[in-house]
Amino acid sequence: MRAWILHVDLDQFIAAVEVRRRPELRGLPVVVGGSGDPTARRQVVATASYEARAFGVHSGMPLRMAARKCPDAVFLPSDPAAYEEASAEVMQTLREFPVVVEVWGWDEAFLGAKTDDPEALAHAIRTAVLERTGLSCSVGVGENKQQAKLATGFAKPAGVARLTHDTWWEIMGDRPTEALWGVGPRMAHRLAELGLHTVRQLASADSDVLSREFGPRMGPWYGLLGRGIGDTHVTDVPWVPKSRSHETTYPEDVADPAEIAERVAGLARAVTREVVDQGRTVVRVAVKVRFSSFFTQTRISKLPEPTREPEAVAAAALRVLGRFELGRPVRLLGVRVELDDVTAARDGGE
DNA sequence: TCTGGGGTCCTAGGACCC
DNA sequence: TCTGGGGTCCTAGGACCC
Repeated sequence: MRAWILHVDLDQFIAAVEVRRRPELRGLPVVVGGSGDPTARRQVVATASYEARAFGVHSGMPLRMAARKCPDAVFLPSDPAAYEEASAEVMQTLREFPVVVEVWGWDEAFLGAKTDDPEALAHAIRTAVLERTGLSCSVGVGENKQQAKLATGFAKPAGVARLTHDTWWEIMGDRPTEALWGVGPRMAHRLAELGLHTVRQLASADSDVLSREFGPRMGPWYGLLGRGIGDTHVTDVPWVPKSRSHETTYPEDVADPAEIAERVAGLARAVTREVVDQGRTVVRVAVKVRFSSFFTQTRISKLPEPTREPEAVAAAALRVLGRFELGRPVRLLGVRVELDDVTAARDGGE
């Protein structure tokens, strides 16, 4: 039996959960995002159903634009608790197979499996998830996480696909570098400036050139990505977050410094309470400000000592805020707290 | 139609110490 | 008096992902 990695990805997860509890929405264009008000400013689409996508609606698009493109769509508010619960059902179903399940967010998981027929396993998983939860997923099969993840893209929707070293060049060789998992538009552009347009060209690029251009870690890593190499380790040990943040874009700009300070302190208290409830301790606090011009800055500071006191974190956040050149209207304020490391969390949290 | 929220990781550069 | 490196810590910003 051989080791395989499977990547399971729910199809249109958020929209599918909404349709599951409101069957009358099936087949209709559904757009989920923000407060669900298509006339609201500064809100964007979280997910659009396939029917809504046919009108050109996609995630990240302003809700008001979605409303123009597809006025008859059903607009719904985002309901994180419902997605959390549906996700847990899916993950539980996956754990009933003889596989190691590594959860990657609400709607994704990597599975480590030993089998001679990974496609049969993938189809069995698809069937079980659909029967048990009513949700459709796609499954990619690979020899590492990158291959499995990319295979899922070829499997969508509601299918199974395999991508291995044997088929890597045939399937990926002539695709643009941006098709790789970890190469975004910016990096694709920089690679193109070096004459590296396709996966094959990136794979055969000189490692020294990549290192010089992109740094000692990232450079060689891009070369490996191009050759279809990726992480082969799958673990079911739960992920321990390293930070937690809250940020808010206000429907109207905020200009009053006292109000800005009050909101930053409030965000700091809220985020601190949440991590303390999970037994964690705050070691650094960062403040993010986005001005009405969309110019965005972050300032961060290490605390004098680690703390679990919301007021101490709020006071530190206000000191950090004092390092900004305010006096201009802002559209977004955010606070992020960085947390103690895993061992410290274990010592303090149990 | 102006551009969300929540994360992770990497790099560069300055400060400081030896 | 001038010049040298290495190592570590810290912060700001960029890029990517869902």
